Amino acid sequence: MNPILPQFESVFSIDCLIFGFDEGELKILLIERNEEPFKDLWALPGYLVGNDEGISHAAERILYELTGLRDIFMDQFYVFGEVDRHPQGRVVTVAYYALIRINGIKDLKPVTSFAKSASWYNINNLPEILAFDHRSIFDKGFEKIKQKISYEPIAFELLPEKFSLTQLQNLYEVILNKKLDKRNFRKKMLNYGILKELDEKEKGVSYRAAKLYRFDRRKYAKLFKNELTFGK
Amino acid sequence: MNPILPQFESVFSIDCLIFGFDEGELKILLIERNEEPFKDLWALPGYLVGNDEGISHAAERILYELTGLRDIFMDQFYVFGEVDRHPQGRVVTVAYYALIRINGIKDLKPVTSFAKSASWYNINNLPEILAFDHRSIFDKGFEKIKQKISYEPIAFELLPEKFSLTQLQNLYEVILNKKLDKRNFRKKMLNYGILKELDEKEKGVSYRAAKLYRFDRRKYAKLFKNELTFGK
DNA sequence: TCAAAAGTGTTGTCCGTACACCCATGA
DNA sequence: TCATGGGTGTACGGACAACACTTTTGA
Repeated sequence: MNPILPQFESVFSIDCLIFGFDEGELKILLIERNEEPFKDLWALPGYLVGNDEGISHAAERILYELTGLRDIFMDQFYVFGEVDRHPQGRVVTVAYYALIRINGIKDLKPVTSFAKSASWYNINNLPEILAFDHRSIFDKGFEKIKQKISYEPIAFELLPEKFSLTQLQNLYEVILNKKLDKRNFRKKMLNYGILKELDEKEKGVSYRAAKLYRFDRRKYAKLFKNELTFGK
Repeated sequence: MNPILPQFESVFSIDCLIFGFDEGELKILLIERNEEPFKDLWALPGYLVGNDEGISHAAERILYELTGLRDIFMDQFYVFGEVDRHPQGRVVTVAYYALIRINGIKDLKPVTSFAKSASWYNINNLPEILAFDHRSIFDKGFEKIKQKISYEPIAFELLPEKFSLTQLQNLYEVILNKKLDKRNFRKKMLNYGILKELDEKEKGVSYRAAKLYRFDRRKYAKLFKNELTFGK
């Protein structure tokens, strides 16, 4: 199959950091392993990649099988390739993060044979030990998201289509891990001109209902990405 | 050797974008292939990685063998893993960039059997066709560098230990591909307080000699990385 | 003395920040 | 009517952008 240099054969895999935002909490999706090594421990969803599958395709497939979602914002962020990271042999893994709207998911299907269940964990309350080097993968990926949210409009991938400014601000606060000033936050966001105000309001709340907004991709595309900084 | 799932065996490699700055030009190092596929074409320096070698180690090794340099600023920036990117089989490649001081190199040694020569190319004047998907790798990597130079002090990795402000500004201009205002650039750079003014001046120039500076890593470390933006 | 690049300040504008109160709503 | 979060404006300071002339040096 590989006419090049057969003595250099390695296994590689994809691992996915799947972020979701729900009820003011930022969460990631973990699976509970049903196989050695690290049986019964929680791990990032991932899978070995076959010879005949592109890595981005593999990442999308894993996400789809687990959540039923397609066309999701996702990107690779790092490769973990130390020799001893997998106890059973050399496995290089390409780490991806994905940002999804939790409320768009009907149910989780941990279809891989490796997993007995899947569940959302608040990022501040992860299991103490994760399988393999998945804790380092999480740390590195979360760091990337933190940086990215300051200059790209990725927050909108995590929110429902229609959201209030308070929701948006909460998300920034959770990711950046600091309080932001309400007035300044709103002024800045609205000034960008990338939010479309809707004729709709929150429903079912026992206080003054907030206006809802939608992210306006067309207007955003007109601006140079690098000219904006979010959430400072 | 690999007890996991032998049907999933793949080959992976490292490819390096090695940047250097010399006489006002930003350059990368290419090798001329001496083997099929793509014999006689220019390519990024790279190599297959063995089962028993970590990927970061492999990247450092390749750079050392080619340039004789160690302890170089380098980082991975993307994985190219499409199935058909290598005509002879599935090869996933991890792309690294490295920033080096050209004038610290005695001579290039294209020690790999794949290469018959190595040479520096101005990034605006690369060979029209590069081997494999190396043109895409270059494009992606150069984009990263561009972004990175705006919020991390990577420019100093490309300059000699002692440099003038004009040299520094030229480097920013070449990477960002735009003219910067001399007074504003100097004011901003000096304000950061991360440059140490030396008691030395340029030599051998037929005009007023410029003061030389050194990057002060200690002072830089005291500031939060993310608080600075360079070259805007 | 000429050519070539070094070096130097001021002003206006915009953006970020700090800060506190009234409003609308449902229970 | 109360509790809860929604929604709003102003004033200050710092950073960025625009802009042109004098100085130094070696040839």
